[in-house]
Amino acid sequence: MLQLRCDDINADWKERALGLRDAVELFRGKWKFVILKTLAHGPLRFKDLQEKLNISPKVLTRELRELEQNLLIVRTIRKMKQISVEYAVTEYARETKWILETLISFGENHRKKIKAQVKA
Amino acid sequence: MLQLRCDDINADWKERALGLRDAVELFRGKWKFVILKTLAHGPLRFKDLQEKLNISPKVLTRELRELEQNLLIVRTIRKMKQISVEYAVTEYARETKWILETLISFGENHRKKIKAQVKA
DNA sequence: TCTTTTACTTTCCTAAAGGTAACCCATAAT
DNA sequence: ATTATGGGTTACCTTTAGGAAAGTAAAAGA
Repeated sequence: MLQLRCDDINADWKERALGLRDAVELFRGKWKFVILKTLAHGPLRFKDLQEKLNISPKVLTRELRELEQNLLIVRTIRKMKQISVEYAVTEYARETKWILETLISFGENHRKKIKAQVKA
Repeated sequence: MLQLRCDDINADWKERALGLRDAVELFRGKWKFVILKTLAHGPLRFKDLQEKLNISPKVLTRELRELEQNLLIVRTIRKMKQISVEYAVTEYARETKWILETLISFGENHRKKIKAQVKA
């Protein structure tokens, strides 16, 4: 009985460790979170994203492909007068909302803290 | 009045963008989150961390220094019979708790989702 | 005195991340 | 016909991240 619960706890944190590892890998790099955050306000076209983020087209393409493969964004070709390609977060991506929110609020606070530290 | 509110909203998201940028930079790489998570269960010595994470000593040293400089962990030299160096999360690091939790739960779920997708 | 242990440091190397610049193709405007 | 725009791709380069292996220094144990 005691042994069983130990195993359960162990299995649990192993799963959690794997989850963390995968999440870290998925969001690794300079851009993934920033792109998700930017698209959270509404879909954008390739060019708009590129200009808003100041990211090179090569890197942007790669990041968008990876996010798409992980079901976090969708790419839709819209045949307007001029063809345009729109990127939008998926419903599934809303599950990253709290990651983004907690990261942002930590980051905002941390900036102040570090600045204060430098002054002191 | 309308202009004022617009400016406020703008300033707000600029701050948020800076926060996100800083947070991303701080936690960038393979190890920061994993180390914080591992130390969250209690302090560990250098060797223990190294073996638990399977990380090279060089990289571990670097990551620990960076976390220390950002006030997220403390390094204490304990003069036991044999000298030992202990690393522990700070009180401040508890503010990263929700980042870790949301990352982990997303990651755990995402693993299942992606596996399901591969099967389908 | 010799060996172990801990906590690193140093050197060397590979691979991933990211940037710049130039180019390509389709459509649209002039 | 020419130019501009959008959505990329390609080639090239630098920087950063990370790992392997060996070495170092201080203390403890045999």
